[in-house]
Amino acid sequence: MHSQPVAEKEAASKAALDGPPRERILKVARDLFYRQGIHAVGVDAIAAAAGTNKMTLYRHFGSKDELIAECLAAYVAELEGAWNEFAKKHPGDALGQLHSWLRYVGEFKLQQAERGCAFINAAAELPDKNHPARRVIEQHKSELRRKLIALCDEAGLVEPDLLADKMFLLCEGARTSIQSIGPNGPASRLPQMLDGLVADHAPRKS
Amino acid sequence: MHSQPVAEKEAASKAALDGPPRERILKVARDLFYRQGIHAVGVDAIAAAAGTNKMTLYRHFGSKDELIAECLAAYVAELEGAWNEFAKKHPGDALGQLHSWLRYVGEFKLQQAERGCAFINAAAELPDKNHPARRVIEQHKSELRRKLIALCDEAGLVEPDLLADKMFLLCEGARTSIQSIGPNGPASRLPQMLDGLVADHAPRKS
DNA sequence: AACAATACTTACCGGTCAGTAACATGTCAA
DNA sequence: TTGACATGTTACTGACCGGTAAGTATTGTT
Repeated sequence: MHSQPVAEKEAASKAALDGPPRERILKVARDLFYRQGIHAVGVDAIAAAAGTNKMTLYRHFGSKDELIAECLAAYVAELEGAWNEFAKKHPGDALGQLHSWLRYVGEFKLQQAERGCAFINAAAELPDKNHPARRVIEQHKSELRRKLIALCDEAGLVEPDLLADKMFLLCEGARTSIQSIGPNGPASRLPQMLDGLVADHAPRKS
Repeated sequence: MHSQPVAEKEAASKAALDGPPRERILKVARDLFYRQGIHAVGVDAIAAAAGTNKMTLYRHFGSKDELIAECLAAYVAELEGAWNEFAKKHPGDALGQLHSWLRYVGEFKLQQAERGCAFINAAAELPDKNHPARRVIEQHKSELRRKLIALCDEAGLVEPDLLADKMFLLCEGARTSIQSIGPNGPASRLPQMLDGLVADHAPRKS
């Protein structure tokens, strides 16, 4: 009868949440894992922050490890959505799609990434090669690399493989350096570097 | 009286260790933290692997957090030793020192870094900005960046700041990508990229 | 109204963790 | 021999963890 005696903080964060418990848990777990680290967040804290309880969490997720993997999979789905938007905005224009992505990671994505890349952090926290999250991480990064190579190739840029790998490493380095040095370190020059890279690999002859 | 009933594995690893307990603890803690992750390793395991016990560990280190910070500081000292060797091998030759370092990270250091960069992993595992290890991490990465910029500048390369930051990000990305994609991913091309970078920024005129 | 599915509550289990206390050794120097 | 000091041993505390048990409340459907 009486309303739940939850703290205001939780009530407020819960107010911004809706949908079935599973979605709420997933959403809040992603946020907590990213901001506080995976090991530092207990399942009780996740359930409480999601406005539910541990039992419901375990009814939807087999274990904490599987929850971790599903959180990363949700990130993957989100990023794939962004890619689809780029493809829709520049149909048949590989260079346009590439620039969209470069702007996306270089300007937008780096701003709100004080804790770096969620996948890299997860890999750092989960050394076990058999952890279910590892599959998601490895596959996501490989797929990203593959997409970049394909796009550089379609765009007719010279040495597309090498160019794509350069972009990949620069972006990875930028996101991790935000966590170690800070956002005003080398990462702040990422957009400039990426633009320079594309210019360097532009087809010269013909 | 009776020799310690340690397992053969520990006895073997202990055989390779000598010196006072403090050194042994530091050495073995660095290895365990790096390979298994910080949260995954307990102080008991560290003490046992070092052929000693928890009490002795706490007599030498105020807490696990301070031990973590000291482990990273030991890494810093080791890397500074490498830098000093480069300077000794190429006195007054900034470009030679730079190439030594590029070869060091590009060929040697990446081979045995399956778990990526110890500093980045530590940062990922320790989100608390006030953790004693954070100071070590931030200072080390900033100092590395500073050294690179100074070296590129002394070597007379064009746009030394931008070049140094490119190198920095590429190296950071390479080490982290080893953990996510693997050593046969983009990281395998790091030496090629670094050499290309230096060539691109070589002084053209005069 | 009756039912089934889902969600919530409370309490617990076994295990591990960081850190401490009290005491037992060994060792080296005076 | 004695004493000082670093180290080793055992046992403990209090907290937290992931995960489970058993029972209750809520909700939607028919």
